[in-house]
Amino acid sequence: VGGNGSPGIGGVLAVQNSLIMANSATAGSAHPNGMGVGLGSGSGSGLSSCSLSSNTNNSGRTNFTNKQLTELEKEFHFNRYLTRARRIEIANTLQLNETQVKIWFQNRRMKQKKRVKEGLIPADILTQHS
Amino acid sequence: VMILRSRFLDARRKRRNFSKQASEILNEYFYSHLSNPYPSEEAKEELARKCGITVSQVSNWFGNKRIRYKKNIGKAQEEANLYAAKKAAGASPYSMAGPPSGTTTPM
DNA sequence: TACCTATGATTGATCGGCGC
DNA sequence: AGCGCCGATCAATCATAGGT
Repeated sequence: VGGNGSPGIGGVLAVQNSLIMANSATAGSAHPNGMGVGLGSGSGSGLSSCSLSSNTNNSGRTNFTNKQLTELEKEFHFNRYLTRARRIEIANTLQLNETQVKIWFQNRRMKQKKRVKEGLIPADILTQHS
Repeated sequence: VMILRSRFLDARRKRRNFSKQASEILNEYFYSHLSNPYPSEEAKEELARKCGITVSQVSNWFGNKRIRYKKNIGKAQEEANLYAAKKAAGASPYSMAGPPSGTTTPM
């Protein structure tokens, strides 16, 4: 994009990505509790777990698996905010970085807010009080 | 690809193109603010009213427009630029939230 | 009818700002 | 003095509408 050529947009619109992901894996610990995650969708259906670690796209965008999304969604309904401990636990369980889990929750909260604003709201989501 | 793309056949994306007039209004705003195509929340609300769509849809439209415009530049986009010249020059029924930079559009 | 393009929507991730 | 959150945006992709 041309260097200055596109004054307008170009200026502000240039973000580029840099991979920073990270490493916080820390894992380790075993976490008692098995949260487990029972997950209902069990159907595991095909996908299953890829043995590989993060399946990031060519552009750095991660493609979450159904299982990961289902778990995150379930956790979200339980609590819209995560504690550090819970975040670590989930990250390990789902094989995601803490940052990815954190970001997912942020995006999820924004998504819910948008829906509420638009008027379509399932109307419940416990722990939600005016 | 084999990988899931099943975002559940959600009822998502059952889109319908915006009316010709709505597109006209959005494009007018976009091209007449090319130097800073980022409408404020208030501007989005007004555009939404005039177009008969939601604020989110206005945001989606601008998001898509900016990216797609950028991906072209040098294409028929210049032609569309005629939008700004034409409308801006003549009466400007849809100008709002006056941007600081009024004159001169670089480019 | 099939193929292709235009376009609205979704979403993981980034950026700037704010509060603690 | 670094962290998480919010709000807006980006960038890629999905899925459909519209045109040939």
